[in-house]
Amino acid sequence: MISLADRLDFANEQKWQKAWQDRRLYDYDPNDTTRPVYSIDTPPPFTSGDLHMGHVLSYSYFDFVARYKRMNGFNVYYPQGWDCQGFPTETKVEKKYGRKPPEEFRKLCVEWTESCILNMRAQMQSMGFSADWRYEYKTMEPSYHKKVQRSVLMMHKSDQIYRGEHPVFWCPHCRSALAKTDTDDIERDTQIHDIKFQLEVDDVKGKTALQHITIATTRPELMHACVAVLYHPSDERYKNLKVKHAITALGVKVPFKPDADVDPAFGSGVVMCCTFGDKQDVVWMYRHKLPIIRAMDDAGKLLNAGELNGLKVKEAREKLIEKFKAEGKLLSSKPLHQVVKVHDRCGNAIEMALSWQWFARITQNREKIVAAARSMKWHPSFAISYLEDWANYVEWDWVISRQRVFGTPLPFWHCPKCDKTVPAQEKELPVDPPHMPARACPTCSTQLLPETSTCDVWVDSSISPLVISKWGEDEKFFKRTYPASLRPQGVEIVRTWAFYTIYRCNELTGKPPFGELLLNGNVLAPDGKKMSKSLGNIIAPDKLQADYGADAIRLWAALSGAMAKDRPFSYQDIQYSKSFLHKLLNAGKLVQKAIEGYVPSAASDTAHLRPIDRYFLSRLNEVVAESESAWQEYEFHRMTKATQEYFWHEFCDYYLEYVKYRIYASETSGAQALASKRAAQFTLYTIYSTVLRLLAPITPHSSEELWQMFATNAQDSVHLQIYPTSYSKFDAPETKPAGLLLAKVMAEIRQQKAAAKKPLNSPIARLELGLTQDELSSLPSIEEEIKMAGGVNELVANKSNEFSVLAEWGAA
RNA sequence: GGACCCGUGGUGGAAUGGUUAACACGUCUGCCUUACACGCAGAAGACUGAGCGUUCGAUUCGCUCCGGGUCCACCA
Repeated sequence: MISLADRLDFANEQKWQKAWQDRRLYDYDPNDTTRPVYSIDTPPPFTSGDLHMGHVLSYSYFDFVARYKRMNGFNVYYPQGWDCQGFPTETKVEKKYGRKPPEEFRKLCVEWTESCILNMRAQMQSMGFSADWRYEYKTMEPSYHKKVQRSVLMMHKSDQIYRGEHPVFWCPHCRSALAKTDTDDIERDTQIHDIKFQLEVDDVKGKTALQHITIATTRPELMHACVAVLYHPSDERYKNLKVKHAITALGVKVPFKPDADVDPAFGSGVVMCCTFGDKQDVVWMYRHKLPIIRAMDDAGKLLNAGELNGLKVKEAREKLIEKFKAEGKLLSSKPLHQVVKVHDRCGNAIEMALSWQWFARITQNREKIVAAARSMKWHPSFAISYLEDWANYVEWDWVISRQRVFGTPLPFWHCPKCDKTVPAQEKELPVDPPHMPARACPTCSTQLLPETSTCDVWVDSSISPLVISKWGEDEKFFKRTYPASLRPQGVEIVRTWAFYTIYRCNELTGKPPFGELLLNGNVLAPDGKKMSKSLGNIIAPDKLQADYGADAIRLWAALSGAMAKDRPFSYQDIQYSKSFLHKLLNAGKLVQKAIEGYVPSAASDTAHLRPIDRYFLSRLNEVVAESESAWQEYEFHRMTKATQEYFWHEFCDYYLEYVKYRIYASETSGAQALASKRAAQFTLYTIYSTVLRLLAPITPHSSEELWQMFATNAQDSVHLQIYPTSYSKFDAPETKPAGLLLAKVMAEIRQQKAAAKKPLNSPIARLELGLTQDELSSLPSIEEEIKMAGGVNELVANKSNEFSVLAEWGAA
């Protein structure tokens, strides 16, 4: 007999993880054409160095699915990748090593990232996640760059990607473009100035008249870049006026237009639109197709501002205010509390600056993207609304270029003379234009300028379904694994990862990238707030694992309620999970002892099943059916809950007590008792082994450890078994009244023993039951259980309208 | 400000257009019953955020309000 572990602890989990790896249980077989393929486009986590609870939750979810599908006969393809590039890594590396030349810096970034991966991979493995590591990918690898660059070239060829001049967040201090994530919002006090403009209006006589108008601004120094004056379309003051144009305080004629984004209640209700004060100005610029005036240079010094050229913002503002005051154009100045964006690293205010960037055409593809998204199944269904809202809202195209070092180089050259863009050849990929020999323009032979920008990290990650399916590399592999069967991911990146992936993969292959999406929410701290370093409420998975084990954490994840909802981490829930596993182990010990030497033989054993056996098998069948429907909708908590309730509070609390007397029967007990024993053994065996299989995807280590009592050889594994399906032969609805009555009587017996402060095994001399006619007819089939499990010597039943149980203890 | 999600016993959280609204943790009372005291048996504890409406009937459907959360936007 194989002895079970004394405890289901960390050491056992590691033992099994190693065993599964050695036995290659997670291997996808690309040559197997008999089993259907199930491919999972797993999220590549950003290589920060540590997994957090959000990772643990979401990775548990799709590991459940992967294991479940394997047990259902699928050829599961479950690769795991890493999202390596981006600003946070650059920041960390720069902090550690200081500024370095680009090539050396890149090397340090790679080194740092590799060390992060080493740790995170070990964490994933220790959670029992069943990825096939032979297909691991890293977005910083040349092979990955090659695919990204190929996708970019193809989209450039189909005119989905273009180069254009566009305002971006710019730090004049660091002279660098920034992503929104590189910015912080700070509050500060400033002045808002009312300044006199003029309107040229057609009056009633058809003549042109001048009319004063007041605009309010906090940025008068940008007035030289003012390209329009805007008012709200319902503004009574202007909606019926025939305005030719507005004239700024600098005497420049600009259009006067209605726009719903103008707040009629703020300031003077009229706003000057400059290129550029803030993001709203950019929105207006595109919406009204306004010309662009470059307001300042890279260092934040004014341009195109006449006598103010070369001045810094602050100096220019002071000078201009003086000038307007002198000219009588400054009507008033009031204090204003405002929020401004600053660069998170240097703390300086950010400007919008015009620069040449690369873009992808998402605005003209809204409908197409939404249609592709709708062709997939979303769990839960409301999550698709995040994507639809975003698609409808997006104002301008996706800026895919970043001025960074640690990223995928954009594979382009540019001719300074004829303005031609020259893409790299597909056969030379991957390329790094700035570090390659000079090349000449095919049209004018001028030496081309290499593109120095890198790709936005979402450009990398938005082709993950193509990368894992060996797109453009292995057609056979691709056909089997693309589209991915499942895309699991966090709800917070629907607008980025899901959106960009659907857009790009659909453009590149003509096929939507996934069959189904499974959305998960975030894990909050026990206090209900977001986990954050500053609040000091972070729960580290490592620590949790040392205290509770991977299976308890996985069980907690499975029970963590509905999809795509945030939920606080709860120690009481994980404590329950741990207790359950303990129960599973102890019941396993009893079952193992009970079935010692038993060889299953359904035919002969089922013939001697007692009604109570059939009742519990029937209940098992109901649980299996519940599990089947729950898996269809990825409702892990429903499936797990049903199994746990049945196992603990029906099977353990009742059935095990009912059958103890039968399994204690020995050779001398007679043929009938032995037949009954074998029927009990059959039932114990069936129920317990089924529960282990039901739970195997959720608690792989514990299930495997306990499965060993049924193992026929050293290679046997619960994960190689077929997942339980309902078995109509076990249905026995006719046993239900007896099963319920027995539980009711036993509960009453226990209650009376408790009330009398007697141990549960204390004997009852005489038990008198008051039962209805229906109950009386069920009684004979369970009389034996009442007597044996209740310790009842003499059992008497009378007909009664009211259920009653009277226990007489007899002489002590 | 916009979109979406949520508001159920002390805590965390299921479920349902209709008899006493799961379950877990915690609390209280017993019980060391040869699998388990990380256990067993009991018990207490909820007018299901507030108000309207639909309905024979709502905690479940609709509206309004209050409160919480997430994402997005944010003010010239």
